[in-house]
Amino acid sequence: MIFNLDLESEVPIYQQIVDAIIYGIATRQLKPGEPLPSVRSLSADIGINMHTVNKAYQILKNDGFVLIHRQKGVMVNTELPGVEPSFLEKLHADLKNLTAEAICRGLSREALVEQVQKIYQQMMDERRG
Amino acid sequence: MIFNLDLESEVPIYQQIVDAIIYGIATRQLKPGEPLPSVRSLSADIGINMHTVNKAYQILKNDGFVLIHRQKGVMVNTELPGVEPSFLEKLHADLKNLTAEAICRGLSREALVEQVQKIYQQMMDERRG
Amino acid sequence: MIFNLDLESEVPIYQQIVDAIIYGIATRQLKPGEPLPSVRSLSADIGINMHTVNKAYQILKNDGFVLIHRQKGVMVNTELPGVEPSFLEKLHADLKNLTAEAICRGLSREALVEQVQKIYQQMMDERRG
Amino acid sequence: MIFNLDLESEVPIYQQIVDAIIYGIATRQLKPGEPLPSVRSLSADIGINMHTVNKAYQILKNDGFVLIHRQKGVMVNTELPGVEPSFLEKLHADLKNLTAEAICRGLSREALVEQVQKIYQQMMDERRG
DNA sequence: GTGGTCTAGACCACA
DNA sequence: GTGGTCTAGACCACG
Repeated sequence: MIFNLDLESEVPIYQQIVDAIIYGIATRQLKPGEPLPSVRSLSADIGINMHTVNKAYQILKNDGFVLIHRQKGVMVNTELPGVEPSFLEKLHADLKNLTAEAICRGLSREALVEQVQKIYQQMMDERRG
Repeated sequence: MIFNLDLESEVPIYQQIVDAIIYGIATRQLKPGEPLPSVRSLSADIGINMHTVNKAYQILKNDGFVLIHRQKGVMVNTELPGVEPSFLEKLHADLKNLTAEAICRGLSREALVEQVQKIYQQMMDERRG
Repeated sequence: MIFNLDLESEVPIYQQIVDAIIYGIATRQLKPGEPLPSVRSLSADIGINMHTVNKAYQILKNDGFVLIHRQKGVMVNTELPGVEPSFLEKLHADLKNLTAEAICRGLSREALVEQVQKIYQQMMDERRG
Repeated sequence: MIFNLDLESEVPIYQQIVDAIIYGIATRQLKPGEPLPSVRSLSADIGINMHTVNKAYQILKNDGFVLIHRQKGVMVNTELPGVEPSFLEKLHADLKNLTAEAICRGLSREALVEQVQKIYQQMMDERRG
């Protein structure tokens, strides 16, 4: 599992960690039941504050992507969350904003859809690769 | 032009204004050359501070969506920005994160693509409506 | 005398008028002693406020570029101002800022000087053209 | 890094700060990667408001001269911006106005060019000094 | 009346 | 402690 963090980014570090782990789960670099590094070791590896890693893990736990056991540490949830209304809401809101800007800039529907197709496909390909 | 702002949202108010105006341009509720409300009147209407509206307008100006005229006020740019690399980067990064979570949650490619298609179509329909 | 005003520019209109007239004098499109259009006619031609034109003329008068007679109207001064300390100060300050940014951006001294040479030459050429 | 600001000047304070920092970068008083004072400390030092300093930093960030890190603060960008078209436009427009006035006032091309040469040279000398 | 600038001071997110 | 956001209210330049 590789974390490609950009400490200069406007995106908070904890959010980047969340995104990276969800990406890892999507591409099955991280398989359900698989343990994640401890808060302590991960923060040391990346060279960031423990609180930051902890915050990321808490968010992933609340969303149902990981389980946190006091003893066994953190692992990918064996029962990943489904397509919940709150996710659909966020998805819709984000897609709406992206699509609106795309339309303004003259990006065709085909080009936009192809982008989505390609990104989806690439992640599915990585699952087998 | 209706602004449906959530003052309690985590999304900054100025960002919500930006999004609303881009949406308005995409759906042609706001046509190129059309004037936008003045900083003062809009802030009074929404019940927020002048500077917050101004910040939104400045962002839209920097991105090329509006022109700001010291005396005539703010209007939609007649030459809207095109598909610039920076936009494609943002689009790709955002779509990647959304897609990763969608895959984790078991949303099929067809369902995701259909969402995008639908959102795009709805906005184009609003143009004529 | 052609005024190429950009009403959308951040540069105040009166300043653009001042710049245009100084440019006209430099290239001898406007010769010493030559009358300038009246405040009223110029403002009508350009389609702007009389006060704006008047402000431009007052600045030009204060700097010694034009003479304003109550009856005869406005004309280019037959004794143009020389290289005064205040001008040298402004010139130095402006050049310093431009040069600093040029250096930061990696523009070579030769390229910068060539720019100045070219601009100077073009204006002198227009004198004869 | 010394800021020689004129609070009474027509030039906005935030612009003077921008100019001073660009000058500092040009003369390598500020080296790439070097941290700049925090918004709060600088504003306290100069005796002006936080937001004014922040505005200057935002402009420098947008132009690519500095990086803003939510926690680490502000630092000079290690990859300074290059000679972009927008800069060349500004450079040309400003030089044109300065040159026009110089010609009107009888400043010779040699004298003007020498000024530029001298200013450029002085800044490069300061780099080593 | 428009936006631009600046101030004073508050609370929050991040690390 | 850092910058980000937002408020309330002032004065100015412009036309």
